[in-house]
Amino acid sequence: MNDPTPSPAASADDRRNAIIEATVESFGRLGYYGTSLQRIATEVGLTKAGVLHYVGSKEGLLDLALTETYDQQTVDIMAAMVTEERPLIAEMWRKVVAVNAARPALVHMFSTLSAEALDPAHPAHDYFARREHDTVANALNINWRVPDGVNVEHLLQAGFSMMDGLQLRWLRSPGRDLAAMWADCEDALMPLPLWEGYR
Amino acid sequence: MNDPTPSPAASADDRRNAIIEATVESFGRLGYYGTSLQRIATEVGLTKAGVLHYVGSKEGLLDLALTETYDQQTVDIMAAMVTEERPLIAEMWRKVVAVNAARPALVHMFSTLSAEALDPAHPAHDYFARREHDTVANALNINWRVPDGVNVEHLLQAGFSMMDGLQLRWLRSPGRDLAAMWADCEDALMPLPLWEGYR
DNA sequence: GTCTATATAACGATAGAC
DNA sequence: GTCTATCGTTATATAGAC
Repeated sequence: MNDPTPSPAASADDRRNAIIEATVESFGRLGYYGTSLQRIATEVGLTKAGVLHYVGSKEGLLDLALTETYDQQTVDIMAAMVTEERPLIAEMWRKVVAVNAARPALVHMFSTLSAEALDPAHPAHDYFARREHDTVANALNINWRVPDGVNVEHLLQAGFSMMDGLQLRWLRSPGRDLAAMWADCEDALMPLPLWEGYR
Repeated sequence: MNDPTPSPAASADDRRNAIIEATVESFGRLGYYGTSLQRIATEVGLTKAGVLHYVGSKEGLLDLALTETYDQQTVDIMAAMVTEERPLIAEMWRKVVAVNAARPALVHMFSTLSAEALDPAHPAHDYFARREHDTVANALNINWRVPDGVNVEHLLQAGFSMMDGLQLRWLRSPGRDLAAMWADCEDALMPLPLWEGYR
């Protein structure tokens, strides 16, 4: 009530969301280096200066896309597993797959930036290094139910690696179902009858 | 003898090799979009125009690095397996790992371009799409020795995906041994005693 | 909050001298 | 085979008007 400024064309929140959406798509398709402020600006109907008003600098786009967007949607999965008594690794992975299958643009961005950020000089290098470490470390704190003789750490490393590689294949094959592709991987990684009752 | 042109600073072949080396490193660290002709030129001691004399255009750098360099070193592995009577999948993968462990710069380039080229508009998109398909298709033509009940196609998809993801982790962890990391993955993907005698 | 205008630099590519 | 010079375009970022 009694807003001192005249109504803008869109609310600041809408602008931010539009910038995020355009950024996620552009980072996925062109990477950080391949993305220009002009591209984002054109996409959301602003000028470069207009976009910079929201994000400060090009690196601000990274923060917006990774910390503020990708991370927020991902934390919950592992949090849900902690509450279970003796959870199944296969079930966690199926949950991850279900979440990612519904957000291809974010997975695309993650995959592209993840490779680009192998370079220690990349502005997102530390983010991805820390994230990779935390993913396995967090999973190792859970008392998974697995068949006798299974090395949980090796299994987690193998499974998460497989998922990263599979997502690349998924993004390259238009129309394919990530969950179905992962089901085949699960069959290979956790073969029956050894994993009967454990997946 | 009686060379009509004055001796250049380096032979044309040396120039080409230097350009290839600089290109592979730059594509790996910065991707195709992040790489500039000026960067390559500086690295090999030429001007932009000098580099263009060798490669024609920026896309020529891609050809040089992928078709002419990466591919040449990779074909032999599968060719060696075809000669065997009933080869082991695990042995093929160990050979791939041994080759890749010795060429981190090429693996880095492959990983970065592979993600960047998910975009259908990327100049290397078709190369990677075809390559991914051919890798599995070629492997499926071989009469592998596997335990009863193993689905070879699922296993190959799972294993190659795992290798792609593992290589990203390897490139992010300075000093780690790819072969050792893969050995852990093999334990998870081909667990004993089921795979006793088959790996 | 969004714009225009500008600064400064880099981009890929070509023409043409040597 | 390698250079200089240049074209036309684009890049990130800032200043300041409105």
